[in-house]
Amino acid sequence: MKKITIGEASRQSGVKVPTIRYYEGIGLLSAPSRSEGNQRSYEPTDISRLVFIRHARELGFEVDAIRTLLILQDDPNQSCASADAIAKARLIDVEQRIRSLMALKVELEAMVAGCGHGRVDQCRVIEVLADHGQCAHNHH
Amino acid sequence: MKKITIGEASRQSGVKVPTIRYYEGIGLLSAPSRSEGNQRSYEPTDISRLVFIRHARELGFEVDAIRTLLILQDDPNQSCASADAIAKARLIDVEQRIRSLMALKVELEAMVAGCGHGRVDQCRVIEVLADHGQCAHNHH
DNA sequence: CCTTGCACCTCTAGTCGCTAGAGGATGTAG
DNA sequence: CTACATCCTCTAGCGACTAGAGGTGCAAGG
Repeated sequence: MKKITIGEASRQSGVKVPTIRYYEGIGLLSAPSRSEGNQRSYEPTDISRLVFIRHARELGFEVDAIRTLLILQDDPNQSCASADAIAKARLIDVEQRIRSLMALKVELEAMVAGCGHGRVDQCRVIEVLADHGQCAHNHH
Repeated sequence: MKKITIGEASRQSGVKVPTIRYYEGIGLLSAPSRSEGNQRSYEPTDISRLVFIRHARELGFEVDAIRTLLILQDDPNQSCASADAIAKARLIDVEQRIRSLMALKVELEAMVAGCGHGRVDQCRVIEVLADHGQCAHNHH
């Protein structure tokens, strides 16, 4: 059981060093034991936890949601209904975001396509921003 | 030329009152004249500017980008190449975001579909988070 | 043994784009 | 004249980090 430094934990988990300390500060990760010289010393389980957190963050889960998911993970007898609900909520959020971004894409494409590369007073980019009524996809 | 209060400006532009003050503070909007009792008094051009800013924010442009766009708008003789570049950069960003969100959607759908609504130790939501190698769409 | 130099420590402040609240002044309608 | 809405300034908070200052620990080379 060799000690894992925070730098090593960072390399193994893909979570940056200051972020690991930040997660400890907000209580997402429990405080590890310390070396004689007061340096953090992690266990393999801490690495798994960090990987778990990183994946969840990559999937856009908020820290509060991750906190709940971690509690669930620690108690395997519990019903996974909460985990399911969190994931479903996240899915709905992602779908909503995709829809708005698609709408934005349409507007931006129209703006860029309409730009004749001339002077600003003929520029559709500026024009559309000044008067939303001229938008391709008027969503107000 | 009746005076426009900040509340009226807010109603007409769709930008919240504290946000208008905030925009003034960061120099997006020039400080308006004041009434005898030190209350802000806006001109119709200020409303147009606020509308411009709101549309740009709705399209996800950052404040710095909007600052540039506003400078361009104020000088109609300039080439619109910068405006075009800003809009194009934004379009590329939006397209990138859509791509990542679609990938997330696939993963989340797999997680949710795999959840048998049993106990946590059989829950795919938790499982996938703990071991990214099991992801439907492994993007590491 | 000693120095070099990197990795570690704590703490504070900054990022972005607002939003909320305190505590007080002004303006308007009845 | 009194309510009451709206306005003012100022500071602090949000989420999820990131950056930097100023100091300590530790392993390897000379």
